[in-house]
Amino acid sequence: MNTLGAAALHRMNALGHLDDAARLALKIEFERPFTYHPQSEIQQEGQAITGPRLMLSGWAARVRIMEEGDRQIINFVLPGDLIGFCDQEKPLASSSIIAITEVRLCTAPAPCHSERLSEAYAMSRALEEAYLFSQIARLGRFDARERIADLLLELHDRLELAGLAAAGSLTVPLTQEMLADATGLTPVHVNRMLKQAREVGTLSWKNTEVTLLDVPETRRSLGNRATRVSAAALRSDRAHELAPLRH
Amino acid sequence: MNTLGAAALHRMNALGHLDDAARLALKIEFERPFTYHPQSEIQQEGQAITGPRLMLSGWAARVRIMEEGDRQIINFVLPGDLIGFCDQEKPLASSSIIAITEVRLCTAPAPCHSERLSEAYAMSRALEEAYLFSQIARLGRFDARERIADLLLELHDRLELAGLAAAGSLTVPLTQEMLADATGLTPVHVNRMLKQAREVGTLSWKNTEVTLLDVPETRRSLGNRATRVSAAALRSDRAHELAPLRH
DNA sequence: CGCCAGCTTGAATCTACTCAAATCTTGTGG
DNA sequence: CCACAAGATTTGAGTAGATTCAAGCTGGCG
Repeated sequence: MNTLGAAALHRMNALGHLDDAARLALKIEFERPFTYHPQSEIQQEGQAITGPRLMLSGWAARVRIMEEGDRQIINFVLPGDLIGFCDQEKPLASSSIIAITEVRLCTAPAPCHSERLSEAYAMSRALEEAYLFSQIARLGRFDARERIADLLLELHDRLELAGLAAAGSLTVPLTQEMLADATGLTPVHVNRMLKQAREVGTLSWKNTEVTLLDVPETRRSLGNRATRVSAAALRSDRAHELAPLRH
Repeated sequence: MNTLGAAALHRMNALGHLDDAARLALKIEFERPFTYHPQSEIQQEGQAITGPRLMLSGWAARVRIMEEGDRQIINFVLPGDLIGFCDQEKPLASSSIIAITEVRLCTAPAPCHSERLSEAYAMSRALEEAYLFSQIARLGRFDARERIADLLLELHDRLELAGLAAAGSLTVPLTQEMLADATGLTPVHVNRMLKQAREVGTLSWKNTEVTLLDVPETRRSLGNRATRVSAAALRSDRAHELAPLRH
């Protein structure tokens, strides 16, 4: 088993029930990974996009630089995510993507290899859009505590989809400053909120190891307002798998 | 000239330099418009998407309902915008879209009719994504005054692309409460910010007629932080049309 | 005329920010 | 192995921006 591509394979399979043709096409590309070091730019705003690529390992962030020392993290890019997917011939990137940890990615195999792969790509794009909506709702309508809790829940759910998180435990290689850049808060305030969460006993964060100590209760504390996104929720053929979203 | 489809035609042509085949395909669909009344749902979260459609006239808003009386406007849908564009077979909408004014839209002609039309669609999708990024940066890093100014500038630029705004003047059929739902503020605070903008002389807002009294100065007041998006900025073949983005 | 939705204003409160400094961590060179 | 530097986290005190609550105003319309 190719350990490097394991997470990406896990996620794509969860999104599209891959067939052998799709697995083969993916594994061929897994053998030719590219490596990016922390802080390096995987994609630069205004530069041409080379083509669709697949994250194999590591974390990256899509960022908008505002001015000297001021930036907003649009979203995080995790293992199994697609980037640079685009319908145009000569497109320019509308945002920069920066590696947070060491990142490995590969060319995303053309979807024509498999109908199943094509479906997985479509699901991936739909999910990415849904997570952008969630980020907007988070910044617009949640207070500091809620923003952090909701973001950590999203990261947990997304990592779980790639087989990288379970039972509330996940590895989050972010500094408090990066968390602040993502949640629209100041690092100082993020620190206070995390302290409070630790004291209340909802969260444990040692080095990069995060444990959400009571996931159901945390979800509940976000009310029905939780900006949850589920893969099943975006496909009518799996709608029966869903618990009712509201009421 | 079909007046109903004029704005949509203007925008699509601006995005893709339409050829005759594209114009013809569009005009055929313009003849079969659908009408939605204010407050009605054009698309409902969790419901199946029928297929891609093109806004002909009116304003709509993509919303996330949080809980009783609490909602976040994700983005606005304006004449010439595409909605329901999706790669999946049986997709479910991840958000609701609600008509703000009376809305007319039509089926979006299949892009296979024209290479130019296909390009215009791709540009439209790229722009929509870029505006989502802008909304995130706006909510995450701007204060109240800046959020309102930046949003109005975006609306101005987008309407201009559809031939519906010029020289800082635009029609904005929004209540202050809707503006609050979009900017993540309370209606009361939106009111105070608008009052201040009127007093300082940067804005005039009578009924639905808005005039940005000094567009360059307003852009400047947002610093280089302005979350600007230009159509040219997303196509390398038009990059030479751009003023430098920074510095 | 009177209703109702939307707009306007005031006063009190509170969340999150700013500024500043102390502490903890980690990696490095002597 | 320790001293030091650089980065990250933690804490305190004061402030500012936005919210809440409440009341009054305005204009369009049946």
